[in-house]
Amino acid sequence: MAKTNLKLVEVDYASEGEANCKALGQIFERIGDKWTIMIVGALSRGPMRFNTLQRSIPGLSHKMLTTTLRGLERDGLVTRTAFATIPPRVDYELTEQGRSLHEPLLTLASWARSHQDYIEASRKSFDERAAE
Amino acid sequence: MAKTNLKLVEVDYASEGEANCKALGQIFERIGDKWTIMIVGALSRGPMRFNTLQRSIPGLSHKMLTTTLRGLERDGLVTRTAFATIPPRVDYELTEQGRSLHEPLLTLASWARSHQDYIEASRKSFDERAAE
DNA sequence: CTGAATCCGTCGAGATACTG
DNA sequence: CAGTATCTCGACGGATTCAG
Repeated sequence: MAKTNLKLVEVDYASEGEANCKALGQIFERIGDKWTIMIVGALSRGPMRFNTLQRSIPGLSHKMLTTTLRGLERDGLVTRTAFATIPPRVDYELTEQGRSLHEPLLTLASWARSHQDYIEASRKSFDERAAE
Repeated sequence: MAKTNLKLVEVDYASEGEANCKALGQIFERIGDKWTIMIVGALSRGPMRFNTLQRSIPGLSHKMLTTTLRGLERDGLVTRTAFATIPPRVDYELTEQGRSLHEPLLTLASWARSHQDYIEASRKSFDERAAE
């Protein structure tokens, strides 16, 4: 039953010392951010301008985009390069480290995709059972 | 530069049709939940009682645990079995599908772990630069 | 022990309007 | 076009209390 490659399991999140757990939590907070995943996904195909980025992600507001981008920049996962043209133009691009995040996220996306139907069905049946 | 196994890339989150993007968002909303990751991680080692589970995850409140567990149960990722003993006892256990989630999460945790230092350093230097 | 329900403070996120 | 600032509102999370 998916015993996995045990070599990887040195990590074992949510079990180690509290300090470590807390540190990992910091990271997960960024990754878990609703938009981070989408933005990294979009940028994985190359640098993008602010507006292009926003339009490529439905439902992402102006504000949330800037906020999330700041966070990613702070974490060294994205670089921001501004051109002093007029009108202004700003390109965002994944750093080496940012690109390395893409792969794990793909794994997750792949999981999500392949379990999407199952989950939807589970929810439906659960809700029906709950509505007695 | 980590060209990845391109076989997996059929997914390409955050780029496909809006409908699909929205559906995946539903899933990410669950995964992105601050506690889901931790709980799945804890349960990956076997069934657990409510209280044991809570104590194994620092900072997790009574309420959040029940809420998150309900969600996971609804999604068919966790089963809940109650024993009519006294005092009552309830075991939570990952389903087959729930266990399958563990692997992607490990990948992510592994990434987090190996980039933890880099990110922390980036944040620090960013904050210093910002404090002019 | 498990868990539902209530109250309540806090924070996140949208909308809007304004600079460069 | 890119970004900041302010305001407001609603949702989420914690603490507490009650029930089985």
